[in-house]
Amino acid sequence: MVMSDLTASLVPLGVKPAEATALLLIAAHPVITQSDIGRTLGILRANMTPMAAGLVRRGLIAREPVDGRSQALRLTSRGEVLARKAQKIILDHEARLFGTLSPSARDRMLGQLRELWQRARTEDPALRPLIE
Amino acid sequence: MVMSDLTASLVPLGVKPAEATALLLIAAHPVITQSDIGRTLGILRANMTPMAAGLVRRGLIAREPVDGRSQALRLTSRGEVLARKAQKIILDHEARLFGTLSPSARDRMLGQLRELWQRARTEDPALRPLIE
DNA sequence: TATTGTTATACTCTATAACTATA
DNA sequence: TATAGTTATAGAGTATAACAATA
Repeated sequence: MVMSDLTASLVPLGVKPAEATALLLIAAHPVITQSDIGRTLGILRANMTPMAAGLVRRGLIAREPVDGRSQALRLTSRGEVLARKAQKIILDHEARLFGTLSPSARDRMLGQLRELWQRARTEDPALRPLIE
Repeated sequence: MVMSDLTASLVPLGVKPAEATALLLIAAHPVITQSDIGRTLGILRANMTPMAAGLVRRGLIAREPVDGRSQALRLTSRGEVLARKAQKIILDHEARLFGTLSPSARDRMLGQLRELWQRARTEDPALRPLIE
């Protein structure tokens, strides 16, 4: 979707947009599980398993037990460095996407997209990764 | 994407969004090939083959030879009826999507989306089905 | 040489069902 | 009973490569 260009921008970091977003979520929350991330991003639990395993395998995150069945995902130092780079790339991508709009027009549009998002999150969860 | 709700709305007609859009393109152009449609919608030639075959199989379109290697796709009468219904559903969907915006806000937003689209069509062709 | 349409194939994303272990 | 995490599997959608026929 609006992602294919972002996908290319993230290739040098070796992560996909969904993975980058997951890393930002982990960075923003001291305690967050992979099920939490799945719910936030509209990714099924079953599909979070290989994603989280891949991030662990690449040394970007580690697991910390919360209770017997839940594990918090935490950034490693490598993951933290990468998350910062990813955030910059994502912000640049958004700037490029809205670059031709005047600042006030961009703010109006973002406000309208936010309204759209309010409906989308209930009516069409798949829209969320597009806007959030 | 913004499509999953539209997908559901089109179920009664037995077509998917990409198929409905293809039917509208065929309706709008007296002579159009499946490669043309693929280029317009960002669908590869190789993937247009089964789509066109499915529309033929369901009696919605027919092929007319243009030259030795090209065939124009034309709506059958059934296809024409269905295309009209699909267009209404798509317009309703857009109206619902932008329903909470004032008419002037909606016009501004559509204008801005159009700008976005100008960049998207070259930078990110996958955006086109979202906007067009 | 370039293009149309086709086949075969593969990869990614998404989806469902079923299982365990824990709460 | 409900939830976390897992596995296996299936279905779209999308992608590449290769081919024959035609321009």
